[in-house]
Amino acid sequence: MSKSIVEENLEARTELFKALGHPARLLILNLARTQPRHGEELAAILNLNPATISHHLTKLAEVGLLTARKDQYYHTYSLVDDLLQKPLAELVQLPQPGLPAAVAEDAYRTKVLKTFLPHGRLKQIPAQLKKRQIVLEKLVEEFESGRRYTELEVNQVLLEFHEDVATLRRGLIEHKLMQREKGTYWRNGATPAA
Amino acid sequence: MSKSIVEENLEARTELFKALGHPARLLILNLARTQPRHGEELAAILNLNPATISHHLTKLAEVGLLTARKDQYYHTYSLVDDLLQKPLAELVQLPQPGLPAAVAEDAYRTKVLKTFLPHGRLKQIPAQLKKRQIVLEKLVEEFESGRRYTELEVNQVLLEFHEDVATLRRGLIEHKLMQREKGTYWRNGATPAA
DNA sequence: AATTTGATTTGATAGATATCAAATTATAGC
DNA sequence: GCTATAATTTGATATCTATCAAATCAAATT
Repeated sequence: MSKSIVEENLEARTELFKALGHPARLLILNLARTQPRHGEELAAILNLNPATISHHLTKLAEVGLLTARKDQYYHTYSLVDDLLQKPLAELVQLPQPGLPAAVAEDAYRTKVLKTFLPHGRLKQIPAQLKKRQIVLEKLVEEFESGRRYTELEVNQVLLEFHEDVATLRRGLIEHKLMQREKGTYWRNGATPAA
Repeated sequence: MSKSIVEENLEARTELFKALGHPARLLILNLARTQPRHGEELAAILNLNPATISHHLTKLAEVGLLTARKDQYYHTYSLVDDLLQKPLAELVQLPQPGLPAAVAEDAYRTKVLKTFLPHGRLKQIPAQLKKRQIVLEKLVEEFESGRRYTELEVNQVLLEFHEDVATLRRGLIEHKLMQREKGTYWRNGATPAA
């Protein structure tokens, strides 16, 4: 019924690791490993105020590393092995749609395009590879797949974006976005008939 | 040369989990999983200031979850699989002498004994099981192993600690610290000759 | 050399967390 | 019922951490 933590979201995982990120709590887990423990005992061992111990125990129980059981006066806390068996990677790795890779890429792409193509016109040809790649990928979309273009036609399209059409044209070839043969050009991917 | 984190101390483990206990850093690790990333890119994706990203990347690198590599303008960070393969339990569990179990027990025992046996005399017989156990374990040390005692002898020893010798005597039997047969008593463990 | 770009460092500040004392609650023994 | 004991909750406070702006650094392009 209760969802396993590995199915849950970013926040739940963050809380799990935050719970583990305190020396007193790591010691508590180690003490609970040999036998169930109660608060007063832990307070004496770790030399901490019972209120503080209670605070730590609550956090550890919230994320499912401990369970509490009532016993006489005492609340006895024992280790829950569930999470502890899992490899760290499994706890770190977010579920597929938790962070859509495509969307993530987009954030950076968008920023680059906004910088260099703010209003449909190329302000400057990026000097850096990664950025030039992104801009050229955008420009190549202006060409139809599976169709041949003369150099003049290519220039006309590119002129819409920047005056230095020669550099752009060369860029499209170098970045393997278009191909050239005998003075005609076409988008990489579907090779058009001669 | 560099010690694996599982060989290291409490503080190192705390830092590891603290590094994991932040949503931005978990996202960074997930992004680095598919491909190495650089700061500017992450800043755009996570919508955070480059200085903040740098801060997070430093923490992740410090605990060995990421490595940095220079590449053109960029510092590219990639995932280190080492720690991620380990089960959580292995990272939580402290090395044997990290927390001597005996010493740990002692802290609580000492506190209880200090309360009930402050100056070698039993102020009160503890009502609670756990505490009565601890006190009686202390008292039974007054008896030699492998020797029989008459009830009178037992009473004489116990009288040093508290006037209600009958309750103490019964306690020692109930808590399985001593045994009785035909009016003679002996410490549990080594059964003396009849 | 001067400029650009990404990364880091340095303060400064807001926000989160740990800690304890005191008050409150829950349970067991008298 | 009252008392004693362990646990928890509630403030209050001190410490730690995340965040960003500004300054600095390092690498690469002009």
